[in-house]
Amino acid sequence: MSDQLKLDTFICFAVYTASHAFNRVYKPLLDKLGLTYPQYLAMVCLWEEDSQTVGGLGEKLFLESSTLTPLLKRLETAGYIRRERSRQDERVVVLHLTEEGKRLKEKAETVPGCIIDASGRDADQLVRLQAEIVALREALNKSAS
Amino acid sequence: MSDQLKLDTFICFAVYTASHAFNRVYKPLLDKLGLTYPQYLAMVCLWEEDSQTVGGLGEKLFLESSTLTPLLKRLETAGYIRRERSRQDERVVVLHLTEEGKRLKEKAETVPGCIIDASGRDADQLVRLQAEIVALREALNKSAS
DNA sequence: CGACAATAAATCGTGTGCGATATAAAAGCT
DNA sequence: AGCTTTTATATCGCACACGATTTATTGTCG
Repeated sequence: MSDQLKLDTFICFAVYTASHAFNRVYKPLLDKLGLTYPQYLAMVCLWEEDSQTVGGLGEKLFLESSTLTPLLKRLETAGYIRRERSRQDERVVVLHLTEEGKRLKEKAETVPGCIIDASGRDADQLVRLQAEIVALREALNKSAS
Repeated sequence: MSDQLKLDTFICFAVYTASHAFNRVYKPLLDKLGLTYPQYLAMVCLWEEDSQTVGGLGEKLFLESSTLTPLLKRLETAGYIRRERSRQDERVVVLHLTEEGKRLKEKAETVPGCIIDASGRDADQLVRLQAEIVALREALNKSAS
């Protein structure tokens, strides 16, 4: 059916544009921290658990090393992390938060609240919607693998 | 609360990764058409209504001219569209589907079905979820403007 | 032990995305 | 008409994002 090719009915398009919309809301908040959105995600990941590997971060963020390596180099240049080859396995690069990187967490604490406010939804709605989108993501990833 | 900074609870992260997941499912399908995902969106837009302007397309796709201009030039090089300055207003560029661009629609008809299959969800669920995500997008865009 | 496969990052090329700026045309104003 | 402002695209610089490939190291198997 030709009717299938309607942009406004594509859930993928909704997700694609929502992702951009989130970015626009995050931008002014993250500018104050000197981070881009993907950099912020990497920092959140390290705040949760310091000294992760590039590969470990990639699995959690669903990103390739070809994306992460340059991004992490920028975070290192910014002074937020250190990148060190593992002694046990020289192939692996371990990421450590610097003191400045740890301090940045305090300044980032207010960000999630701003995003929730901008979403115009209450916590329950967001939790439910988030779970549905994660389930969708899992189905897509399974299908693509 | 420090507990706020948990990656797995971020709806933005769910949306961000779901968007990438969609891209991975689309890639092999769109490779056959010689299109990237954003190029595909632009073509869908023109299949719905031919002879739109760059600005009009940008409003529908939520993209800037700095993104669209190079993308549309690639579609022109590929032979799917023509870009022509309007006679009435020389500032405006009008986009016309070529015959090849129109023919491509037939080959694209099967794509949405494949995506729905990959999502592992029935039509009703997708319609509902799509509406929720669009509402979220609108709230975010309103907040950012 | 040594060739070979597997693994982890990094590199490279292409294509988005966007903010800031530039360019050119149209519209508005005196 | 002449000058200013607005509007529509285009250009530029930077930062993703990924597939394909490369490099270096580790693991494996005869």
